Formats: sequence, structure tokens, C-alpha cells
Amino acid sequence: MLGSVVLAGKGYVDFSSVKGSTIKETIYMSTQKMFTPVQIGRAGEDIALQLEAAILEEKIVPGERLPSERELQAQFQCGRGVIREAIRALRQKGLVEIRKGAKGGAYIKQVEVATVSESLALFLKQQHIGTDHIAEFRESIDRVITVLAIARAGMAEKKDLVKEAEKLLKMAGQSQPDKETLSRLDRKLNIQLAKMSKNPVFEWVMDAIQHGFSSNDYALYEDSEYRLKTAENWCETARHIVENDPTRALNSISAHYTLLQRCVAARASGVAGSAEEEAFG
Amino acid sequence: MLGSVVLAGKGYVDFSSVKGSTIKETIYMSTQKMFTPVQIGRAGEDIALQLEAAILEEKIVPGERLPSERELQAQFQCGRGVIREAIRALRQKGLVEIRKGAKGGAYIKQVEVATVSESLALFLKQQHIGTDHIAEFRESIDRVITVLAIARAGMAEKKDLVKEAEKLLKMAGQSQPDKETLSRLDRKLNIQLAKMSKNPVFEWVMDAIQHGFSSNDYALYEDSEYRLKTAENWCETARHIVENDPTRALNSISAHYTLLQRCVAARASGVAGSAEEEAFG
DNA sequence: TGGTTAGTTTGGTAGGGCCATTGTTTGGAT
DNA sequence: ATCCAAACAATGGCCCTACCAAACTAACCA
Repeated sequence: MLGSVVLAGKGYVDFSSVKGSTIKETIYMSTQKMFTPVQIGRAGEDIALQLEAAILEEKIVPGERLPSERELQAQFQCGRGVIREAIRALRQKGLVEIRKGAKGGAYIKQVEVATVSESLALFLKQQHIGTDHIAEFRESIDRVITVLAIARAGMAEKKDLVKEAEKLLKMAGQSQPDKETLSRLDRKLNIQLAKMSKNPVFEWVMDAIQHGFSSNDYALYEDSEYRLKTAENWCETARHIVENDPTRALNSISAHYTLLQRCVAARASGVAGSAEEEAFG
Repeated sequence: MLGSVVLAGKGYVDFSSVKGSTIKETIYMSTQKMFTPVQIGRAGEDIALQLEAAILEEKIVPGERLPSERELQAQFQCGRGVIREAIRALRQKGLVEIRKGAKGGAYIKQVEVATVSESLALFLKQQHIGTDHIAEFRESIDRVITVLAIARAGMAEKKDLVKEAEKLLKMAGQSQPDKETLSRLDRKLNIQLAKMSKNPVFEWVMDAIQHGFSSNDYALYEDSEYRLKTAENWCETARHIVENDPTRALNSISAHYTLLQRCVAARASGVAGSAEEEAFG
């Protein structure tokens, strides 16, 4: 029993290596193995790593839960605070979801893209990335996605894309459209297109980028002129995809980003005041 | 003084809103403001968010440090455990680095790409992504990077790329090359090329992808045949970049990924045994 | 039958104490 | 005066105990 953990009545997971990686043990080891970096002051981290490994090796699968903090405390022979920190680390990584109360605890779950997006957004925010760099990256991704989508997606999907784009156009044409809804539709279109590439990596990257910089797209729908043009551009792109015309589709994509570029430039140069006012009206 | 935090003798940061978000205060508040959702069970998170906001707004800049845990505990009027959890969350996000001892504490630092990479790698790992999907994404990125590099990088950089590629080739030609070193060189080449695109986003994405899947590249250097071919392919690519010949450069890139694909297929089909043995020799 | 209440499990928080580490200061020996 | 070692102080890491709050369970009563 020692060194293993009862998994909510489901079975056992071997954490026998834990005792050997305790702080004091490591120090003793260092007198034998020379130049072995003594990983001190990180017992909690050690536990987190072991739990993470157990999860990644699918010894515990999504839907199941880790033992309670008090149980783990007993199994790992350490204070509850350490266990808490370890679990919180897993939670921050998106590996578990913590619930309170009876039948509560750390439930294993699939890592969501949003977790990666958050991390990315934080990074980009702190690095003061210019919108032009982001836009350039996004455009290049969009182009690849478009080509792949034309080659791989079924006609039904393609037609559905047109339908959604027309929905966006219709909404953009209204006199007082809800900008947030427009943004959401735009985002949805992007993801829908990304899905059609049949490569989840593109879908996730697109998702992450959008999460990190939704404010840009939002700006595009502030101005009624750009709003309509953008929606029309989406329809055009979708039509070219249905027609299996990569060249024209790519041209549309380029036009989209030219629009975006012009739009942010215009807003930055002076119209920002009135636009800002409109945003809070 | 109340509601603000002394910043290691540098100044003050206003955390006045914190008192209002303390558990007990919130409960008291709820008797006044009706239907105000009592956000209980998240005090630590609340504090983490406030500290994070202060960092992102650059009220505290990299190099400086947060007050000690005990100070924060006093300022925020809560237990030390809560403060610890908040700080650990920041640390996990890569926003601070924690040092022990005198003059220790949570030092603000720039978020590193590695943080995002880790998050991404974890996600990809848990989703069981096929290497083909990753490779496809990476190839598309590589192609864009190459075109941008040809257009934007200076001749000196381009020639340096060739030099590094030749270094790789020379090492790959040795009878008993160190595969780890080869992998590292390959990685370095990729990043170097990405830098030449003059768009940091590409650089980071490449970095993140590589961190998440270094094992693939590693495999490429296991087999002596692929090892040489890959190195030669790198040289070819670099030469075409120097010659400002995008078409041929892109062809080289495609060839690289064809090689990779063939290599992993070969290893998967049967040669895995001997290769595995060689790896641990 | 149906709703209410008490009990149990489990995370959330408080607060105190001790240890290990590390930068600084001090004091003694040369 | 210089240098080195020992004491000191600040600070994170860890432990412990107690209590609260939420959420599920089961017993109980109308």
C-alpha cells in the first residue's frame, strides 16, 4: 500500500518513487552522485509532476478523480498545503477541475485550447506585440487553411460556410447591429473554416490567436463602412471556396487583411475619439 | 497606507479594491447590494488576478519584486496560504520567479516562450495528435517563414545560415555523431531561420512547436541515412535562400518534410527495435 | 409521496510554528 | 587594513490544527 494511491475505489496508481524524491533524500543522494543538481525546496512540484505523469500516462482518465487532499496527504506523507499547491498547479495547467463538497475533489479533464490561448495571450500582451505582426501571421495561417479546406472539405460544409457568411452580411447590414454578436459570428466563421482544413492543429492555433486578440476583430466592426465591406468579403471568400477556386479565395483573404490594416490605421490616426464614444454608447 | 502595498521600498501599488473582495467583506456587502453574487471560494484567485493586473499594467516592472508573503498577508488581511497559492499561480504563468532566502521573494520577469510551449506541448500530448498533423502545420509555417526570410533578411544573415547548415552537415558526416547535438543544431537552424522572417510571432510558434515535439526531429537523426540526407537538405535550402530563389527553397522545404514522413514511417514499420537499442547505447 | 433537515465528505481559509536557504553584517585572526 | 568565518536577519518551504462553506446523501417527518 505504501507508495501507491487508492483512486476513488477504481484501482491503484503507483507513486512509489515519491519517497525517494523527498528533499532530504535528494540531499543525501547528492553526496554520492556528484554534480547532481539538488532539487531542493520543490517537494510540492515533485508531487505535481508525478500526478501529471499519472494523468498523461492515462493511469487516471478524464472523468475520474484524484483522491481527496487529505488522502493524498496521508499517502505522500506530507502536509496538506503541499498537496494543495500541487493540485492547484495541475488545475492551472488545465489538467484537472476542482469541485467542492462531497464527491468533490480534482477531476481529470481534457486540456482545453482555451488554456493554451490564455497562456499565449498573456505572453503576447506582455511582449507588446504589434498588431501588424499578429495580422501577418494570421493571414498566412488563413491562406493555408483556405487551400486545405478547398481540397479536403465536403461540399456540404462549404455551402454551410456560405450560409453562415450570408448570415453575417445580413446582420452587418442592419442599421444598429450588435457589434459583439458580429464579432462572435466572425470568430465562428474563422473556426468553421479552420475545421474544414481537417487538421486540428490549425483549428487550435486559430482559436488561440483569436482569443488573444479578439479586440482587433472587434474594432473591424465598429465602423459601419468596414463592417459591411468585411462581411461582403467573407461572403466572397466563401463563394470562391464553394467554387473550388483557390486563387480567387486567397485574393479574398488578402483583401480581408488589407481591410483590417486600413481600418486599424484609420482608427489610430484620428477617428478613434468618436469610435470610442460609440463603443460605450 | 491601507489598501496599498509597499513595493520593496520602490513605491506603492494600489490594491484598495482588494478589501472589498475579501470573503467576509463580500458577504457583508451582499446584505446591502442585493443579488450580488457572493464570489466565495476564490480569494486566492482574486488576489492572483489583482497582482497579475498590476504586473501587466506595469505598475511593477521586471526586475522588481512583490512584497514578501508575510507582508502581503498583512496587507490583504488573509492567511499566508492564500497568498502562497496566488503567487504560485503567477509563477506557473511565468510572470514571476520565486527566490528563497534574504532578498528573496517573487521577482517579476518577462514571460518566456517556453511557458507557452509547455502549455501547448501538454495540450498536444493529451490530445494524441498524429505526427502527420503536426508536420503539416509545421511545413506550412516553414514555407511562409522561408519566403519572408528571403524577402526581408540581410545577406549576412543568409550567409550565416548556410554556414550553420554546413556545420550541421559536417557533424552529420562523422562516423559516430552525437545525436543530441545534431538535434540541437537542427533546432537552432530552425529558430535562426524563423528569426530572419523579422516577425517574432513566427519565431515563437516555431519555438513552441519544436519544444513540444523535439522527439520527432530526434528520430530523424537516429538513422545514418536520413541523418545525412536531412543535413544535405538543410544546406540546399540555405543555399537557395542566399540565392533568393523562393521556388527552389520551398521545394527543399517540402523535401525535408517528405524525408521526415518517410523516416517515421520506416521506423514505425519495423526498424524501431535496433534504433531503440542504438539510442540507449 | 415529497420536501426538509441533519450528517458526511471535501475543498477553502486562518494562523501559528519550525526549518532551510541566502544575503548581510560583524568580529576576530592574521 | 584585509580576509575569512561565524552569527544574524529576512524569506520561502513545509507542517499542523482548527474551523468554515459547499455539496451530496440519507434519514426523517408531514
